[in-house]
Amino acid sequence: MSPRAARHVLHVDLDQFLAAVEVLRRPELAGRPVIVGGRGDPTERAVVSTASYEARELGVGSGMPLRLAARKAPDAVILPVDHAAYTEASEHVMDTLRGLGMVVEVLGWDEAFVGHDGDDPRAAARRVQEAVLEATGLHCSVGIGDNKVRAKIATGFGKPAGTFVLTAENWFEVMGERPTIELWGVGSKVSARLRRHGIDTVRQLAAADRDVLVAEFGPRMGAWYADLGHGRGSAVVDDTPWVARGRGRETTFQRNLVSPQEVEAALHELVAQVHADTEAEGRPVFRVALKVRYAPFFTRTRSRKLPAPTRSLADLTSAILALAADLESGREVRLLGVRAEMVMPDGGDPQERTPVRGRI
DNA sequence: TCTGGGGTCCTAGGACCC
DNA sequence: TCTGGGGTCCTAGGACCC
Repeated sequence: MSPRAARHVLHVDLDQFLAAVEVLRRPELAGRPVIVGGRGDPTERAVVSTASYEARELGVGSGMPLRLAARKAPDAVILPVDHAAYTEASEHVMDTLRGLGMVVEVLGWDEAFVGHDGDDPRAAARRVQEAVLEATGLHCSVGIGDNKVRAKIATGFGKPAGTFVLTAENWFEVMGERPTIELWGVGSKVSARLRRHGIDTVRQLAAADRDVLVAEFGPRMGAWYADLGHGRGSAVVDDTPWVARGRGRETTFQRNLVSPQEVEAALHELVAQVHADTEAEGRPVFRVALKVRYAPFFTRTRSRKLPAPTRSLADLTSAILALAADLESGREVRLLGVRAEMVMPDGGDPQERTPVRGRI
């Protein structure tokens, strides 16, 4: 099918996805606070991936250290992240959506855009919810929009298990007085920079001088934010299978690493893991990146283009070790990651890409 | 409380070439 | 003597998303 503009865009978002999958296979957990994160051990350094609504009522949220979550919800069931199970459930959901004859653009494990060209998008959204529930036992919320930006933002108003319509017609009524950080693609840094220009709300962003935004954020991001204030964006739903542009591995040590020998051994291990992943992809690596997190909490990155694309573990390892040697020594390594970037796949005009495309 | 792990894309500035 | 201007490539780092 490939990319095509849709009359309506539905944004389908599974509710408390990881926790919901766990409850499905352990029905006795229904109604209890359930927390999924790390290896399921709250004494380890790890964070919450998903909390069930019952756990959220106790103040537990994603990104929170597991240790703290366990204190807030002492009776919660804490489970390890089970990638294979969520991947399988996700594929079942996406196949169900495709089975409805709709164009599906997968955004992550628990999210997708769906194109709809009929007259009744609300009915289509209900069909999606019923089909997903019947096939998988999972509930989802559906945002309905006249483009992807509005559909995505609409979903937040439909949770849990509901629907919401956000179009050019009600954009300012719904979003006008809200802070810019509620826009998809505006985070804490950008909202703070906007505030320095006297822009606090979505309506003010829409009224802002485009040239000022371009001067502040550059030609692409400036123009993107200007459009975002109006809720403008693409309505093209693209079901082209996703191809990773890079592969990386990152790990958190339960105990800080202090000696160069420990760091080197850890790098060997991570590079071997990334190498296995890139071998599975069958594409050579053309640049490597190294991210090192130091105590207390700052990150250094180094990247280098390789002399030639390679699939050799020895080449990758020596490249990473060279980057590591380039970083200052004598610091405690708190978290450590290796990122191996791979050759860009053919096609995909950068001008056509939506700037914000975080994927899992 | 003490901050995961997986990604994507954009920008600035320096190097280098003509 | 003084120092063009445009283009491309590369690296580092920032920001965001799920």
